[in-house]
Amino acid sequence: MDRFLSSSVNRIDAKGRVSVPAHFRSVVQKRGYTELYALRCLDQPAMDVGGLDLLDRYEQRIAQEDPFLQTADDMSFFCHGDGAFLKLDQDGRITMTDFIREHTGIGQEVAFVGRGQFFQIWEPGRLAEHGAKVRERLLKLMQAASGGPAQ
Amino acid sequence: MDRFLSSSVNRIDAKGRVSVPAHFRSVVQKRGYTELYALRCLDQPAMDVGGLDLLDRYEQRIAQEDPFLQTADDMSFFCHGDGAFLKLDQDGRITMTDFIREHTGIGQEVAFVGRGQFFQIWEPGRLAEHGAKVRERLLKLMQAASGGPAQ
DNA sequence: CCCGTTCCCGTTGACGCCCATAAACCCCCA
DNA sequence: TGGGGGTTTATGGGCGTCAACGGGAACGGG
Repeated sequence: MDRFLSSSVNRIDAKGRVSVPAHFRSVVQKRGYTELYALRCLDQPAMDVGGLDLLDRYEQRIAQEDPFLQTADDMSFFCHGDGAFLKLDQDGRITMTDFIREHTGIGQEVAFVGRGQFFQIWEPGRLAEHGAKVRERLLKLMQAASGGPAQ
Repeated sequence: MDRFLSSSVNRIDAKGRVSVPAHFRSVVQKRGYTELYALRCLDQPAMDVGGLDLLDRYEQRIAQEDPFLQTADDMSFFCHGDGAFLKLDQDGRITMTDFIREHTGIGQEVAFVGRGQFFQIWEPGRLAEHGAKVRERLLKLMQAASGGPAQ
């Protein structure tokens, strides 16, 4: 399996470290990532984490823009400047910096959420909240499409 | 890694010196920059810092303009005259001159922001302000493109 | 001679490396 | 099917290294 799947919550220790779930670590290794890059999500209090290929998609998009327009500058600012490297230590842990805590609201615990090609980092409470909203939206979509709740 | 990525804030000492983040220094070395060149951003209270190839980007921009128009002359004045060399001392520090402080509003602390091919220098407060605006603009862009937030 | 700059050294705190422990998990076997 | 026992994982902590930082001293130009 080479995709990031499932989710789990781990505790942060006194030094600010937290273990990346073993399953995610094996995916990281299988994909040959030598370092992890974390990006602040635009519309969620979460970080997107993956290899540097996370940037490829954005950089291709930026290349399509006129490099001297504001949009291109904004995009570059977002994907190059609003990110951080996450170094895995020898025990497979990463440290939660203020940069991450500020955006996510993470305090003592971290929720890791698989997203296929990458994974996310959340404050567990906010993740639950977000999950409820997502389910609600999907439910409404289904009801609108079929004229009633599926069963 | 040969791109300027991520961001961090460092303090300025009593002599006006500030450490360039170690990661940025290694990129500078890897790219073979013998000296750093800093330009005043046109539309932001920030400095663009990089090798002399930073000028290529602006000269390319100037080439797009009609050389008989004032715009081209203005741009040339800006990129050839409104810049400064930044000397790295033996400990990897640069000096914050009044030239930089004037344009950026930098006081006691400096935020270094990776931008891929170059990096920027900001006053931390203004950076946060700018970042918020950028995220807002990009969000609107996303919503306009897809009719709703992604995912 | 003064002032600003550069070099060099010491301090401090953050981070990476290592080891220890405890809990969870898996597999084999009775 | 219900244990053992070994293995892996999560987590805590000691310790060394290095980056960031502060300050003294040497250097050089005006």
